[in-house]
Formats: sequence, C-alpha cells, structure tokens
Amino acid sequence: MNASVSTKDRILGAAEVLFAQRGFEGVSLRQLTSAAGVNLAAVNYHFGSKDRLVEQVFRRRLDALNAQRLAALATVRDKPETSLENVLAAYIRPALELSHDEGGALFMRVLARAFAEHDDRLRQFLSENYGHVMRQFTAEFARLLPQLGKSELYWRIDLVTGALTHAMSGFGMIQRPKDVSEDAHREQTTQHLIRFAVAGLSHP
Amino acid sequence: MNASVSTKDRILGAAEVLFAQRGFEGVSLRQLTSAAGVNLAAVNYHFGSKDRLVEQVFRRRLDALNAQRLAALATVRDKPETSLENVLAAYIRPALELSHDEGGALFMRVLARAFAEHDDRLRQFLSENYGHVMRQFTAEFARLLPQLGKSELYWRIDLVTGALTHAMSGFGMIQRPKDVSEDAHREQTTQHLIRFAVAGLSHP
DNA sequence: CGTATGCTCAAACGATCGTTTGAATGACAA
DNA sequence: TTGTCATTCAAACGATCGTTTGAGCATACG
Repeated sequence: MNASVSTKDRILGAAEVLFAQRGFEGVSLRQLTSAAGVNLAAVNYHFGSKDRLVEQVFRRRLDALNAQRLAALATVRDKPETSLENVLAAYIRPALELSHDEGGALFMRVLARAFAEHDDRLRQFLSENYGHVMRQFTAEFARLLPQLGKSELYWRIDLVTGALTHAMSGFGMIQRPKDVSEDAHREQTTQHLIRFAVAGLSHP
Repeated sequence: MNASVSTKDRILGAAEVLFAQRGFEGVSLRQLTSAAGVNLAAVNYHFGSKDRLVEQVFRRRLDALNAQRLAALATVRDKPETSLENVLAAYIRPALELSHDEGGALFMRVLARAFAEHDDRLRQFLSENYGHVMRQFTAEFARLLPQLGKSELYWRIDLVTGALTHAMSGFGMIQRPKDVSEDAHREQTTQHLIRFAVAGLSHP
C-alpha cells in the first residue's frame, strides 16, 4: 500500500478522466499510465487487462449510485402515498449528486458513451449487475401509471432515459449563474429534470 | 467507373454498417475494405484518408436529411397558423423516413455515437455544416412558446433532442408487431415521438 | 499501334497497440 | 542480517494500425 494515493486509485482516476474525453478505445495504456504517473505495466499488474480496468471504472461508481437509488426508492415506497415525482426523484437525485462529485460528472459522460456504443459485452455487464434496479423502478412506474399499456410505458421510460442520459452526460448541462450557489443550482436542475420526466411519462 | 456498384459506394455502404456497429475507431480499414470487397488501398485512393471517409459518410445522409427538414419547416411556416406539433413533425418525420431507408437506421446509430463521442473536430464539422438548421427550428420554437425564458427553452430543446437521438439510434426502438404494416408502424412511431416532444416542450 | 489515364492490387512502411518478462527496489518478518 | 514478498521499472514481444509504393491491368484517344 502507498502513503498518499495508491497506484490502483491513480489509475482509476486518470482512466475516468481520459475515457470520458476520448472513449475506451481512444485512450492507450501508455497515455493513461503516463497521465496517472505510474509505470506502463501497472495496469496489467493491478487489473489484469485493459478490459478489466474498464469494468472496475464502472463498478466503482455504479455500485454506489444504484445502492442510493434503491434506498431512496424504498423510502418513497414506504410512505402511505407514493407520487410519480417522488419515484423520479429517487432515480434522478442520486445521479445528480454523483455528477456533483469530483470526477462524477466525467463518469456520467463515460456512461453516456457506453450507452451509445452498442458494445454487447458492456451491455451484458450492465444488465447482469444493475438490471434489477431498473426493473424495480419500472414496476413502480407501472403501478403509478395504470392507464398506460405495457408497450406505451416502455416507450416513455426509454425516451425519458434518453433525455436524462443526454442531459447528465454534460452535453447540454446549463451553466450555473454566478449568483446561484452550487447546491441551489443542483436543486434547480433536479426539479427541472423531474418536471420534464413527469410530463414525458404522464402526458395524455 | 464500374458497371454494377462503384468501389466508392461499396466503401461508403460498408462503412455505414460497420461504423454503426463498432464505431469509427473500432473498425480497421482492413475489416472495412474486406467487407466491401475492395482492395485495402482503395479507401486512401478514393477518399484520401480514413477521416475524410468518415466525413463523407456523414455528408451523404445529413445533406439530404437537413434539406428535407428545412423544406418541411418552410411549408409549415407558410401556413396561416403554425402549431408546435407541425414544427416538430417537420423535424422528426424526415429523420424517421431516413431511418426507414436501408442503411438509414444504421446511420442514426452512427449519428448517436458521434454525439456521445465529444469529438471536437466532429462537433465543429456538424456545427459548421448543419448548425443553421437547428437555429431555424429553435427560432420557431421560441416564437411558439413565448412564455418560456431563453434558458428554459434551451433546456427543454436539449432534453427533447436527447430523447429523440436516443430513440432513433435504435437503442429503444420498439419492435413492429407482425400485423402492422411498416408504413403504419412508422406513422405510429412518429406520432409517439411528436406527442412526447410536445409534452416535454410545453409542459407548465 | 502507341500511349496516356483511371483504377486495382500485393507488399511493404513506420508507428503504435496491449501484453509479457525478468531484473531492481523497498518494506517487513524471522 | 537475511530472506520473503509485493510492487515498480525499462525493455521487448508479436500483432495490428493507417498509409504509401510501384507494378499491373483495363479502357479510351491520338
């Protein structure tokens, strides 16, 4: 183990930044290890291969994100009456809090890229490890929107997901005005996304 | 010139398919020329470089797509009263008709990937060549939604764009039932996207 | 016929890729 | 001190990348 920051964490941090900027295949291990200030062989020593490193980059963030989402959903569900707004907040708020972390915003871009790249191995990894989260939220949406047919509901969830992924990937994130605190801005953004999602899911 | 299909078009066709499946950097010129049934050197002979080939893949589809969008917008604008639905139809319908073409659906995936890859050269290319289209539509949206502030409008347009890009990239396109004709299904899909976009843009 | 011209082809170029190797290093236990 | 073990390092591995080359081939024109 190292004193300041371990080699492993330095690699993970640099990987997140560079992958977000240039994609997985766009970053060589030489560029990556050079940016992290570690030896070239360190990636294969600590992670086994570049692919396993990519997997770890996802795991580090998604484990925490989805645990928070499920916890928030459980809290909402325990209440006597559950509103669509609250369920959507349970889904959206943890993601925005993550993107507020240092490096977290970059990770959302990594995630958006991963969605756009129809890589089957990655899709399977996401489905195997985090598919149950989406299923729980979908079930709750179905309960709250009984007037929608199954295919109609899936359509709308898919479109909302696309909008949120797009927005949170930093592609269109609106700049925070100087006279608004960061917390207040994040709360505004959250409300914005939730209202959009409510409109998209429940429009007549 | 060749009798059946020119080498140039064979390369463009194969490039569209492979780029959609595996991205620009994920496809080597050897795989590409092999799939197209042409010699390895043909790409550099006919296009100059791989980057110029990528540019031509975009140009071939986007020139037609945006011309149709602008024509449809002009038609809508000439009418005595312009509705939000009609403007959105002018934007969405040409894209869905393109994705109905052979290879067109794949191209939408190429486009979605290109958006996710925050490649500055590509972004500049798109902005320089097709930015005026988005500006015309935005101006029309602003006229039809005067109650929205500028930043509010941009927010919503951005979210709608994300949803449409996501949907039309084939990520979530719902399968056509066997008892529905392809034309009817496309019309249903169009109506679906338009209604979602109307709700997302004009919700209170 | 001779010879341009447009195109295709196999082969090779140098560069860079992910990965592996084996020695050097340093911390800690016996 | 000596030996052990985890880690780091420079160097090299074979493979593959985009690109270039120069010969070969066909068609068209004087």
